Amino acid sequence: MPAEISGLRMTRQRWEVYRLLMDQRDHPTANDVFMRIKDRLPNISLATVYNCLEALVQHGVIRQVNFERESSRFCPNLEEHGHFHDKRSGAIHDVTFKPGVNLADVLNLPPGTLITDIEITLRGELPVS
Amino acid sequence: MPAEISGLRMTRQRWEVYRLLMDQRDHPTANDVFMRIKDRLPNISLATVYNCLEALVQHGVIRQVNFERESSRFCPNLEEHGHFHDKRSGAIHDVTFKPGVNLADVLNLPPGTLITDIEITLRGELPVS
DNA sequence: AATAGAAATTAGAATTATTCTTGTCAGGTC
DNA sequence: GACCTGACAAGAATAATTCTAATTTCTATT
Repeated sequence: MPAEISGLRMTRQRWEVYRLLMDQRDHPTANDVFMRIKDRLPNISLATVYNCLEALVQHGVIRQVNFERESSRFCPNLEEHGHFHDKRSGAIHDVTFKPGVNLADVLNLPPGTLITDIEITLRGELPVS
Repeated sequence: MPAEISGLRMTRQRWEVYRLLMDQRDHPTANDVFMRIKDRLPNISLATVYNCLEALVQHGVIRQVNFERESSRFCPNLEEHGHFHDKRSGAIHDVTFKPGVNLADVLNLPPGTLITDIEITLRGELPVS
């Protein structure tokens, strides 16, 4: 376990939460993380899972993703990307931009607007493979 | 008051909620609507405001907009558009696409993907005018 | 216009995700 | 080893929303 990640001091709990997210990149909720992590940390509390996730988000190590008003989900992909929610399977997939695309260029915004964060969510159905 | 809008039977409550949204296009929350509408309907309940908003959303008359996990906000603008959240003022502004832009075209999606809904949220600061 | 059935409204209870509080514990420093 | 700071655990508290049950309003029919 590294001493810190992105300036965030690592603890056992933070490390395990982080590893879990990196290993299972399926956008789990805090409660999903809580249930999955019990193998390794049987005594962790849900509040601690929330605290760890918040600390990781705050330090830019993971991202928090919201769909409608559902539980927040967490995502270790730091590349600029959106999320596609497949109605058929319920799964969430990362969606990247085609090369050379800058979202700010395709929107009507007053000149000088400072964009700090962009969030794109799509809903629909992936083709049956 | 029309008998119905988009197939939704109008009632006094639904009509007043709808009018309020059309008149004050500042993306109010359900509670904002509840407080503002009391002038006209002093006996309306918050549950009814939620019911009316849900009915209007369901019938495609208004849109429900979510920012992070804040209270849902409601928007009578049915054009395809995103939302810009100005950190300075806290206000939310509609953002349209430049002409000819089709968001699906700039994203990497498997061919045959069916998109039913797109949501774009930006956060940042508008230039000081 | 009276009436029956359906739908909408109300008030308040219930739910759920998340945050807060308080006491305890661990790690690093003097 | 005492001390200080931050982290953790457990459960209470919060806030937005949904649900429930009772009442009222509509609508269609007679």
